Amino acid sequence: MNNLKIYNSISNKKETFIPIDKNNIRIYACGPTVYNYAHIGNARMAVVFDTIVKLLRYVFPKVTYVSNITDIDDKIIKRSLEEKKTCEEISETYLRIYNSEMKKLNVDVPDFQPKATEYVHSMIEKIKHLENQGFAYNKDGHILFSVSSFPKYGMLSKRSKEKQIAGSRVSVESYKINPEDFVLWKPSKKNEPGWNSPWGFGRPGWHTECFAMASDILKTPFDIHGGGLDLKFPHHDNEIAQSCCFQNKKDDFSSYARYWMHNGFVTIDEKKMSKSLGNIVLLKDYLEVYNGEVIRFALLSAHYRSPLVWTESLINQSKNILDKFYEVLRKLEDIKIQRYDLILPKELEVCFFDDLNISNAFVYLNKIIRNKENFKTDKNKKNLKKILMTVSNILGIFKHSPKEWFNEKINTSDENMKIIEALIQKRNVARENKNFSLADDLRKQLTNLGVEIQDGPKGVKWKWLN
RNA sequence: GGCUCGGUGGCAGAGUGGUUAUGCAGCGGAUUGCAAAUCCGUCUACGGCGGUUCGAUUCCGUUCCGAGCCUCCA
Repeated sequence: MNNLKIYNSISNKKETFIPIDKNNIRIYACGPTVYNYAHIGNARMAVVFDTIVKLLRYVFPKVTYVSNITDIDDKIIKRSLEEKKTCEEISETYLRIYNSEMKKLNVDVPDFQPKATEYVHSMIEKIKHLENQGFAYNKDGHILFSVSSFPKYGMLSKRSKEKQIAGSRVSVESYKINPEDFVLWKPSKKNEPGWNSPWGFGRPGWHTECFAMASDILKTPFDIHGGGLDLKFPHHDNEIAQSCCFQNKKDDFSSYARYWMHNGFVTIDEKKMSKSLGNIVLLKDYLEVYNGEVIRFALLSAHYRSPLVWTESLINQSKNILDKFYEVLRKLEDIKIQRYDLILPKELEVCFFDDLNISNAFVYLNKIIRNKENFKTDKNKKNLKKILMTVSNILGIFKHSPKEWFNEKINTSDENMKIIEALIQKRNVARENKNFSLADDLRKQLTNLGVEIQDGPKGVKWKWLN
């Protein structure tokens, strides 16, 4: 029996995680709309849920992770008109980019990565059922979910309909009976993509796709549903409403998902990164300069539910910390580890199992890498490496060899690498001949190339300067 | 207006009713041909005001400040 505790957004409390089927944990997280390069916020969501899944895989024999791709949406249509390309071309392009960027962040491809367009038929069936049961109505070709048919509406975000100012920041569409009603199906214009349906040529509303795909692939109820905090309302409340009504379990909101997890925002200058503020930063700009693992670690440096302030200094700090651990791994390079060796000491499990308290895990890790005893015998070294490699599997870090890590050419050419090697060689000769002024001069040249030299008892090592 | 969530040392970030994590950066020392790396040591903190308590950063109240949601958004 495990002691995994996760924070459930539905109760606003940490709860012991009790799986529905301990032989197969089922988790769904809302993925991106692919109409542009991924921003840091998209990356945080992907990294956070990838880490949660990795932790679940450490605890349970099987985990099924679904994260969708929204590939039909007004934003994609807009983009396709701007770029004079089809929606499919747009979404395919940015999906490919997204997945290759996620790979650099050591984010595994989910077990299922369904696209909305592949599930339109299922969505139509589900909408039809909702309409037949009286949970949805047709107004001017729009099929709307009738919020008043689901008394528990808003129970996830805990907002009562009466006290909300409906449309406080946006005008309410005239075709809505109740301002909170949301679109399940909307008509498409001639030049817009669409599908034939009982209500004419049109396309699904966004809130239906996740409900349909999660239900079809994972079956309800499933264990965990996640996404960014901004999806809590209305997106996730809308999913719950659809699923509960669809299953005719209006009183049992856990008939859809048992645990809800939400990651916090990335903030820039104390403000949420958002399109309207124009303070979006794109992941690709950082991947050009930093190893993806540095970005991943920076994204994990705050607890997943807290806001994360995105700054250069956070990234540099992350790099320094990873450097330190790679120095340790360099000392353990000769130690071989088997898959079955991968297990954590209790003290570390407690940290990870406490709603992913990575900070506390690092208290322990820092302690054991400082303890000289752990480097004295091969047995101790093996034990240490075992722990680090298990952490590697859970957090998706320490995935490189130390040599790759320190000497990887991110922004340099092969010729440059040859020049560096040659200069180091020349300096070694100079040092052997006690020609220290020449050696120092050569080191200065290397410094100018961004290379830091480390003379050790076993020869010279080098790494890139920050 | 309603509903959430926060305010911890230069920075990041846990946690706890009393021995004030941890890391990064800084500083001092050891070491080194000189360095770097490493090792050892080290300074700053819990928004304000009340209350409960022998004792509160931790509990309660209040206040100020900040962020988010109530619109598409990870």
